[in-house]
Amino acid sequence: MADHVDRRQALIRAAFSAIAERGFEGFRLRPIAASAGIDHSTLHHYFATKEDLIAAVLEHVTSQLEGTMRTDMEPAARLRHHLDAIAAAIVERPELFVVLDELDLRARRDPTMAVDVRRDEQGWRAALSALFEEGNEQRAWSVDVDASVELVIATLKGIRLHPDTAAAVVRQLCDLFSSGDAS
Amino acid sequence: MADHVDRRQALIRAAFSAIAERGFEGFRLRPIAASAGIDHSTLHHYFATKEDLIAAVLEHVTSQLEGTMRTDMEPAARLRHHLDAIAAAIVERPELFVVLDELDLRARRDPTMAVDVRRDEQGWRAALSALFEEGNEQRAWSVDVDASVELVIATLKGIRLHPDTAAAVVRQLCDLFSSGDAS
DNA sequence: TACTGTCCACCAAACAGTTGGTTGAACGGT
DNA sequence: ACCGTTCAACCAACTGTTTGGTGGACAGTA
Repeated sequence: MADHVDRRQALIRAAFSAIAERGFEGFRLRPIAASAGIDHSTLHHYFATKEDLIAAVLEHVTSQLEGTMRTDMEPAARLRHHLDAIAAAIVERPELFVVLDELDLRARRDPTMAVDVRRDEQGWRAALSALFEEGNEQRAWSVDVDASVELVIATLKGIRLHPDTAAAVVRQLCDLFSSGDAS
Repeated sequence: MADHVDRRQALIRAAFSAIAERGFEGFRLRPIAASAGIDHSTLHHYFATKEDLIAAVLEHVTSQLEGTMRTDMEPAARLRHHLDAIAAAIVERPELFVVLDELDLRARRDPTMAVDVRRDEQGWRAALSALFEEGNEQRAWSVDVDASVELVIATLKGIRLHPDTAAAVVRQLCDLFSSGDAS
C-alpha cells in the first residue's frame, strides 16, 4: 500500500520534471515510466490514461503553491510579504512556474483542466481582494480593488518565466502601491 | 513566383492558426498542408523541416506586433497610449498572444528560438527605457527605469492570456505610475 | 512546327520510428 | 485460491521525412 503511494508519487514527480524540461510537446509516457523504473504498461496501472497523470501533476503543482498568504500583518506588509514569497519561489523553483504556464495554456483548450486551474486561482484572488479592501478601509491606500488584484496576478504570471527579474519587478510593484493611490 | 509566395503565406497562416488553437502539443504537418490544399509531402518544398515552418511563424507573429510605440507625445501620454494599444490588440487578436506565449515557452528549450524572441524584445525594452528616462528628466515621475521596464513587460505578458481583464489592468498600471513615484 | 532538355509544383507510396493503450501470462504475498 | 503487481509482446494509428515519378510551363534548337 505504501509502495503503491510511493510509486504514484514518483511517477507524478517524473512527469512534472518532464513537462518542466520539454513541455507537453515532448511529454511521453514511456520515458516517465522508465525514470520510475517500470514498464510503460505498468504505468497504466497507476494512471488509467495520460490525462489522468496530467491531472495529478496539476494537483501536485497546486499543492506546492498554497499558503504563501498570511493574515497576521498590516495590508501593506502583507502584500510585500506575499509578493516576496512568490518572487523567491520563482527564483528557487522556476520549474514550478514553467509547468504552471504550460497548464494555463492547456486550460484554454481542455475544459476539464480549465475548471481546476480556475478553482485554484479563485482562492488566490479572494485573498488578494481581502487584502486590498482592508488597505482601503485602513486608509493605507485608495485603489480599485478588482483592478489591483488583476494587476498583481498579471504581473506575477508575467515574471513567471523570467526568474532573474522577479525581485526587481515585485519591489517596483510594491513601491508603486505604497507611494501613491489610484482609484 | 507570386504563386509560390502566396502559398508560402497560406501555409504560415494555417500553421499560426493551428498553434493558436491546439498549441505545439497538437501541431502536425499534415493538417497544415491539407488546409492549404496540398499534400503534406509538398509542404517540404516550401519548408525543409518542421522547425523551418515554426521559425516562419515566429517571424510572422513578430511582424504583426511592431510599431505600437510613438515618439511625438509626452512620456505619460506615450505610456498610456502604448499600453492601451497592446491591451486593445490582446482583446481583438488574442491568438497572436497565445502563440507568443507558446513561443516564449518554446524558447526556453530551443536556443535558436530563444535568440529570435530575445531580439524582438530588445527593441521593445529599449523603447520603454527611453520612455521612463524621459519621464524622469521631465519630472513627470521619479522611478527606477530598469525595474519599471520589467514591470510593464511582466504585466503585459501576464495579461496576455486573459483578454477580459486587459483593459482594467493597464489602466491600473498607468494610474499607479502617474499618481506616485518610486525609486 | 516539332523535338529536346530543364525546371518546378505536386502527389502517392513508402520509410523507420514512435505513440497511447491492451492483453495474457507470470510472480510474490496472504 | 486469490489478489495486486509486473512485464513482454502486441496493436492500430500516427509521426516527420524521403523517394520515385507525373505533368505542365518555358526556352533553345533543328
